[in-house]
Amino acid sequence: MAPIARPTYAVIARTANVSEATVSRVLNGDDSVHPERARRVHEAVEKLGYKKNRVASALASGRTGLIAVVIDDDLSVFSDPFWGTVTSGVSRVLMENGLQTVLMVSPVGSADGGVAQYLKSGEVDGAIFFALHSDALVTKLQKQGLPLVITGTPHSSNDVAFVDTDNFGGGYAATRHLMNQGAKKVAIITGDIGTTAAKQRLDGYLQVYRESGHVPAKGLICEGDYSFESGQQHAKKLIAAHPDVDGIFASNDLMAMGAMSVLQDMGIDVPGKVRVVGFDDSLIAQTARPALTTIRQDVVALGEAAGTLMIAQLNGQDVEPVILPTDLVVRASA
Amino acid sequence: MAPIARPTYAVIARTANVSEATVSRVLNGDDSVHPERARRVHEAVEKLGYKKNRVASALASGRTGLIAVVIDDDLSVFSDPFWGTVTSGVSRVLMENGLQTVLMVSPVGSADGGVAQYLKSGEVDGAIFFALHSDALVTKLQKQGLPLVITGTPHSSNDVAFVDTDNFGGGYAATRHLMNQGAKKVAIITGDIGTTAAKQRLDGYLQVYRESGHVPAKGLICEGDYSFESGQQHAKKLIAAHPDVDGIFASNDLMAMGAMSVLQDMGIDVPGKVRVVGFDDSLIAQTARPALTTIRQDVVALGEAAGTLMIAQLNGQDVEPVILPTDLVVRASA
DNA sequence: AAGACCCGCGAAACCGCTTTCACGGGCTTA
DNA sequence: TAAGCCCGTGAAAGCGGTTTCGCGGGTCTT
Repeated sequence: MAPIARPTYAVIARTANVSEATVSRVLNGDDSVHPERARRVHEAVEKLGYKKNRVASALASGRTGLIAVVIDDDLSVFSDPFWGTVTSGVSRVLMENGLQTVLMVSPVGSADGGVAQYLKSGEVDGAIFFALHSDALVTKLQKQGLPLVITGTPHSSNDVAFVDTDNFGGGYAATRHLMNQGAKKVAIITGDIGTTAAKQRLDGYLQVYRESGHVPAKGLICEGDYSFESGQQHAKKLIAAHPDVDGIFASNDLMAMGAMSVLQDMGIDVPGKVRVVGFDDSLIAQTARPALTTIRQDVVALGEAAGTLMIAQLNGQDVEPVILPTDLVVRASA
Repeated sequence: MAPIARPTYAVIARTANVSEATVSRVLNGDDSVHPERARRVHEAVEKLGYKKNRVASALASGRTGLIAVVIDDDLSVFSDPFWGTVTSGVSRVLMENGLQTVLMVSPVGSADGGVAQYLKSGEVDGAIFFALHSDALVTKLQKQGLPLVITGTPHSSNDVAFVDTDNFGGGYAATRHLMNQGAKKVAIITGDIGTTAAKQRLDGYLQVYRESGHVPAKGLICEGDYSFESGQQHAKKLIAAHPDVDGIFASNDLMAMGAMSVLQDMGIDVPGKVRVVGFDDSLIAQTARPALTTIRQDVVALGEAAGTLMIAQLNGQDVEPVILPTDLVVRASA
């Protein structure tokens, strides 16, 4: 059981021949300590291999050094590699700043479930939300002054700090690419329209149409839900209703794969007859046949941005939302 | 900044008209308190909406209520959906037991890097290791008495608690299936042979051969590294060296996909000419064309088992390793 | 030269819970 | 009935930092 006995301030103070208060000052970067005394403290710390006890520090200061990463896991969202990757980015940045990541994979639900209680009770210094479906909790926590960062654009425009991919730009680029390749009649299979990301990607798609002076024909806009099956199902409907569709932009790779599988089963050549573009540049995009043209987002950077925004807030700085650029990755499918 | 003022033991004690010591006893399940007094305490707690301050509790008791999940992130391992999924399982079980998950995605490396320091300094009550490449740190921590669980079979047979999938059984089932389907000459593309999982899957493969009375021909055993490219590369070599190969068992889906892509490019029919089986039942297995026959492991269960093992250790129970069964998922590729 | 300030520093209170210790009373034992 | 126990309980001492407060001495006014 023995977490090896570690020196305390008492020992450091004695060794450096100063008071514990001074040790605390030095170790917390209070610059009002005489350099010579500070040096002595640092020496003692070095010599004794001292490491601050976070728990004691937390109790006294009220700062726990813990940041919660909350993943609203109504379905097993976390199995989506996306979130894992974002989290690793967050974690890295936080660790570099001496903070730890507390992971909470849980149906967040109401504004006062278990997770809510935990966050409200001051046991973390801040919280980063993923895949948020309701703003109620966020609003509540924000009122309490808990530093918050949201990954993904929130619905309501509280002035919560958030980070997101440029979904609009991505949707625009995907659609524009299809058109540039010669597609005339481009359909979109959106993601769950309850997510802002799906809406923004759709907006990008619409923008291209707007610029082209046309409007997408009835039925070209299909409301999917990010699932493989949804891609299949909408592709079938599309081909039935619009046999002359020659471009499909799916709001994620998985749906793009679903669509492609249907097209191929029907003997429709991709990209010869219909071009397909996905979104995410996930593993399946790379391994697909034909390899999927898609929109890449820098997921790790997203996490890092979230972490950075959190740090900034903890330092009392004002923060602006961060929108990260996307890249069009051209492969065989379009 | 204001984590709303919460009641303390002092208040509870006053309200219930008992001492703080008694409050502590009641709240920690010490049964030596008179039922009537205990009731009063519970009432007060209820009425005041009291929630224990974990930090203070941790300082006084030495138990932080935090379990570290350490992911050795030499490459961005965490972007593998596998780990995210395991983690969600762990997290769920821990939360149900009032513990929090501290995520550390970091190159673990030596036995005394930052992570090591953190773990050694008693700031967590236990640690769960993922994707472990060296046992040095584990051994060290174990000596210090830190409860440990390893996900995946460790190399050295310290008696550390671990959970793993039945890799041997999975490898066996995959190979056996190929044979049952009529394959005569079955190759294997192993994973990074530095991992025990890869070795065990290989052992399963070998076992089938052993039972069949044959030995795999020279060159049928290819040492891959779990990457798509590695699957491609080995498939090429295989076909060149053994044009009559009619079965390939790849140690993960990604390599299986790589292999399939090469076969298809060469005009070799899958499964007509060569049957292919993967491992993991990841998303790409489902979306592949032909859909990939593979070995499914219950990844969430793996995480839950790890969490459960940790809880057991914290309760001072002796624990045995847990090996979870696999399922053969038959799809189109074999 | 005396009063007003400022600065660096230590003593001590404090954060909120846990745990040891000792006390008083009811019971058993001789 | 006296001595010995056991039990439920509260007082108080931590746990290891942080932070307030005030002191002594040097510097700056007037």
